[in-house]
Amino acid sequence: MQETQKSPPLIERISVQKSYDLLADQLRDTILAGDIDVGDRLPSERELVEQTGLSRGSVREALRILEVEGLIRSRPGRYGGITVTQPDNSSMARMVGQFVRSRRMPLRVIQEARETIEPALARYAAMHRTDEELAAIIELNEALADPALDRRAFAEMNIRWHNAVAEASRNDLLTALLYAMNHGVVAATSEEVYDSAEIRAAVHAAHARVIEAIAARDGDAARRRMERHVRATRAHTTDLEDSELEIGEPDE
Amino acid sequence: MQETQKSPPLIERISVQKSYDLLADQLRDTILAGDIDVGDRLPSERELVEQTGLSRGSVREALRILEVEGLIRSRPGRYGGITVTQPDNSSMARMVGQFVRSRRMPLRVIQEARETIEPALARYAAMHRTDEELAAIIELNEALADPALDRRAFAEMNIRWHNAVAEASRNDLLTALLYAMNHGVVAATSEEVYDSAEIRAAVHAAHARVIEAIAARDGDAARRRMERHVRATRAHTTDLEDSELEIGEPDE
DNA sequence: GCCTGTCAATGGTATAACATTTAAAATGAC
DNA sequence: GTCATTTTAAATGTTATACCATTGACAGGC
Repeated sequence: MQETQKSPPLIERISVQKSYDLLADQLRDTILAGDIDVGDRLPSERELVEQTGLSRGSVREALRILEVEGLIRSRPGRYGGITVTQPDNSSMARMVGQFVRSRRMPLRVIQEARETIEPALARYAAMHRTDEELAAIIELNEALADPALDRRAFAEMNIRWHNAVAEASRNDLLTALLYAMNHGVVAATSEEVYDSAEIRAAVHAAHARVIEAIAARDGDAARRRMERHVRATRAHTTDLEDSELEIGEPDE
Repeated sequence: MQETQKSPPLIERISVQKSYDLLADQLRDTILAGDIDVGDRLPSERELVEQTGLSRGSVREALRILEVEGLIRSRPGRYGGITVTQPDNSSMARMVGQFVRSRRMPLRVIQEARETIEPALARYAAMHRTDEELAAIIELNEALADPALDRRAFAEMNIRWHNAVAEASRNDLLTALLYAMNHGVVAATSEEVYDSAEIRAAVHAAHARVIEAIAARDGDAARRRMERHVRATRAHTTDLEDSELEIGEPDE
């Protein structure tokens, strides 16, 4: 049992880089370095074949990787080709959604994440908002109070209000994460069994209190009030579950 | 200017699904539905060719998609093949990192996200921790106080402490997001120009205060103290920058 | 002016062959 | 018998070639 020291670290682990990985890395670096602007075209597949000496199959596999990562988009046809894009919120949402699904995370986890992120967004919105953004937030909350809205329209308007607050936070990362919580993960809330005049009034009033704090640039108050609001919402959604959670495709 | 009503919505937009996308969707659904356990093997490429009627190239492109998504892994060789995997923290970190890089987000955004997530993790750790987890957290903080540690070792031990707190939170999603902030995004903090006995003592003491709250299962106190701690750290790192931020590969 | 078809470049797909990698299994030295 | 070595089979990795499908500009007919 002596001298059983697993592996003498004489030479390092050699990892054989696959050719399509190498090309993907190279292209990714080029794009992320900013050498190519968003919207610009990359060389065509056949040109890349020439330039790299690889086969078209390998080139295409590399391109597929970058496409999943949200960095490029391929379109057929003359004047089509490969264009550079920016990963958007929905690509982030897809990733988070799969992460959650594949690990069978309980709904509690997503709810906690939402309760973490949303108040922070309100706080930063209070700190960074412009007058225009404040006006937009107020207007959306007023639209929310329209009793003519059906349940679906009310839910959508509600989401738009929350998104507007997120926008005003000037933090695109947290905004994207919130988006991921809402879209990539649960469709449950949109079903929202509860819908009554009382609840709508309560939501509108809660929003109004948050708005007040945002208007006053009082970050701490905005956070506190948003936190209370989001937690209140949970009371409705977490009655049933504790179960695994169902996923809805982003309706997009 | 009459009759310019853009498009009579007579028939819907037709989108041609590419074959590799279809196959990727199908396989993804199968995996996420749990029909195949993690570690199990998928049919080999050639078997998939047979079963689907597609070419091997298309099958491989589909597999490449799932590989980027972290759902499978391909290995060559007999008894190799395609095995089902779970997306891990680092795959999430990669995605977040690219999101941040490609949008040229300022360092402020990441710092804000960290300051949002970390206190929440402390709070949930206080609520959900077991005694074993608490003991581990305490032990790591004591190890941190060893003056024999060089700068690098200290930094690593520090990260391990924060990770231990995250683990105890029982929220794998927020934990993964914190991991993404630390690894996928900035290598800057690891450089940490500041390192003195005073700072180390301050860090140790701040950790101790958080631990106290976690031990007492006082979620609000844990959050508050962790928030103060993380903000204090920022004071050091945000002196220089305001610039775009540099990215470091996760050192694995 | 507005249809309508032609055209050329591009991505999408199929096929066939060869190269490389991997670990089990067979072989051989002692 | 046991250990080291070689063989081998099955899987992914890679290349080459050909053809199909899609798209948007452009020119010509009415």
